[in-house]
Amino acid sequence: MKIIQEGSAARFSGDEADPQLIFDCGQAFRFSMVRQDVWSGIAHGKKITVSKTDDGFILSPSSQEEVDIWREYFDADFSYSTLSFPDELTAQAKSRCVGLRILKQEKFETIISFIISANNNIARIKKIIEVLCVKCGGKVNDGFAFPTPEQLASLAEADLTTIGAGYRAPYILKTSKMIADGFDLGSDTDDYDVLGERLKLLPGVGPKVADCILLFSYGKKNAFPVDVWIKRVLKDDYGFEYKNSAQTAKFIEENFGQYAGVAQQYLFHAARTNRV
DNA sequence: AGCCAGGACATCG
DNA sequence: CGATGTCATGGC
Repeated sequence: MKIIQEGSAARFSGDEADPQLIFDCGQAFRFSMVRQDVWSGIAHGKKITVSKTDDGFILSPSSQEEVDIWREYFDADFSYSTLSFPDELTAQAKSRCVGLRILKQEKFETIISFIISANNNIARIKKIIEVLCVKCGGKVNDGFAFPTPEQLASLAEADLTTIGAGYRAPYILKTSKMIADGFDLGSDTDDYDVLGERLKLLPGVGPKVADCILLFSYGKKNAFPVDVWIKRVLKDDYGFEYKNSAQTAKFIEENFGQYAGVAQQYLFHAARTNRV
C-alpha cells in the first residue's frame, strides 16, 4: 500500500483494505466500530481511528515518525489484491473477504489474547480482554493499553477469575511471569517450527494458539490455525477428516501453500458469516 | 437444560 | 503415540 502523510493523519491506499473485515474477523480484539466504516481501538500504546476510503483507509492520529509502526501493523507492504489461490473454494471465500488483511500485532498481547481464546467465543474474549486492560493496563486517552507482562504478572489469580477468565487464569499468570522473567520469544526471522515449539512451552499455548500467535504477530503466513470452524470447513468442503496435527500439516501445505494462513482467514470468516 | 465457543492439558491404554 | 474426560463462563 502507498502511505501518504496528511497533516496528523496517514492515508493508506492502493490495496484491498476494509476496517470492518480487518477488525471483525477474530484476529484482533481491541477495536470496535464507532460508526459505519469507522473503527477505533488501541495498539502500540496509542489510540487510533481507522476510516474506510474508496481505495484504502485513513488512520489518525499518525505522525511521520509513527508511519513505519502502522505500515508494519497493517501489513501494508503485502499485496492482498494480487494474491490468488488455485483452489476454487478458497478463491470463492476470498471474494467474500475483499479488504481483509492480516494485522501484525504485538507479541505479548497476541499471546495472552489467544490463551484467553481457548474454548471461548469472540464476544466473550473481547469482553475479558477489555476488563483486563482496565484493571491493570496503562491509561491511554479515554481508554487503557494492553498490560505489560509485569503489570499482568502482578495480579492475583482471583483478579483474573473474577473478570471471567475461568480456568485460563493460571495460564495467563504463569505465562506473564515467564515472559516478565525474560523468556525468549524468539524473533520473526526464526523458523516457523522452532518458534512453534518455543511458544508451546508457555502454559495455555497449544498447537492452535501457537499458530494464531505465529500468524497474527510473527508474520508467519504459512501458519494455519485449526479450530472448530476450520475443522468443519475441511470436513464439509474439502472432504478432509482431522486425525492428527502431522497429517493436517501435510494436507494444509499441499493444498494452501506458503500463504495457507491467509487462506485460513478467508475460509474462517466465510464460514463464520455464512451460518447466521 | 444442554450445547457451543478461534483448545489445552492430564491421564489413561 | 492416540483417544478421552475435564476445565469456567455466558449466550442461545
